[in-house]
Amino acid sequence: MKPDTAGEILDTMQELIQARGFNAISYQDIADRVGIRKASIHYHFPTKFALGAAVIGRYRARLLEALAAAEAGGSHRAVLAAYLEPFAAFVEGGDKVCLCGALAGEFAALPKPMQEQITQFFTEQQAWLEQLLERGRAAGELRFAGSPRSMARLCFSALQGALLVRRAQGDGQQIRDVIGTIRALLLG
Amino acid sequence: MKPDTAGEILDTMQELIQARGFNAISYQDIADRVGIRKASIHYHFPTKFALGAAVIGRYRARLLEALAAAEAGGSHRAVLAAYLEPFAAFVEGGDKVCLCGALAGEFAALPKPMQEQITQFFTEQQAWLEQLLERGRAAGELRFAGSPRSMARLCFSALQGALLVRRAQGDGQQIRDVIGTIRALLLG
DNA sequence: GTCTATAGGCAGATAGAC
DNA sequence: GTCTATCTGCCTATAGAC
Repeated sequence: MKPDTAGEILDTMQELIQARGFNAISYQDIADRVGIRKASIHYHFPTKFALGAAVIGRYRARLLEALAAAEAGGSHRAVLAAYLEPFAAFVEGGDKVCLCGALAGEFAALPKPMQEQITQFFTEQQAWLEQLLERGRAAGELRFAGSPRSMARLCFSALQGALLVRRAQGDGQQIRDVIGTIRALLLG
Repeated sequence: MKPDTAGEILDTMQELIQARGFNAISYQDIADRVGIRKASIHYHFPTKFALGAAVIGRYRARLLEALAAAEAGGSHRAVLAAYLEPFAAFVEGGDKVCLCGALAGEFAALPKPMQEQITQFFTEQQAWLEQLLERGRAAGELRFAGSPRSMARLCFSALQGALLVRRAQGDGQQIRDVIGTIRALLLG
């Protein structure tokens, strides 16, 4: 019934990072939730840092897949809507933030392999959004001032920040307002 | 020459939180930098959580003062410029993020007194910005679509997010782009 | 106010039985 | 693959001398 202990460990670690950050998590916390002993975790992931890097790697891959799926949506406006929709889902999904948003706050306390994965995540996410904005404007579907890069940076930063602020305030309207304003900004 | 050990402890703790987050810091780290023994810290702050709460309290007070000072600037456009200017200074100031931005990533791992201070910080900062936008628009100096509240949330979230993303990317252009885009957005 | 010394607990990690 | 047992080290915090 649970042949995938490694997957459960990854799931648990990811949830805990998104709630508490990396450094507040112990192997004991994970073991308790998965229902194994903490020594068993080392069989699947030799160190805590290796586990952390694995979580980020899976997160990156999943979100790149999600972007690819969104691109199949059709018009650039539809792709934008598909991109923004998951952020709205955060409103109901408890008080989590983006995995890499949480880790960026602890950046200097993380080892280089984890730092590089986080950097890569931000880079590829913003590059994708920049391309969407560029093509959407060229196609006449999106309208905004300034360069696609600057606007992508604004939108991505705002979404990341909104997740953080929302959690501290417990107010889902923060995210909804930011998404709504971004939508209005780009659809002109 | 250093009559204010408590102040030095607060300074050091704040710097370390902004670099690493709260949970990656030990009393040993602080003691080494201040040049005292770690037991001495307990004389000034009984627990690590009390020290954390004190740091946030001072940060809140200082930034509220900064907002008040910015308001003396004159026109609403000048006040906006004075508000945005410190964020640009982050570009040169190493790789720090907002104190509360870092702490928000660890929110669930923090005790209630610290959580409440963080919540208050975000609330008062966004309320101030909302009022500036509202008055600036009423005075005909600022132009933007949507409600002042939604736009304040967008701008504040974007600034917080930009600090996070910038650190992970080591690219100061992230902040400059976001500030520039916000300025263009509000000065219409 | 700062120190030395230490308590008491938990961290991540390893060895080896099953 | 998961377990028990254990290691070593660091953590926050306290007690009491100076």
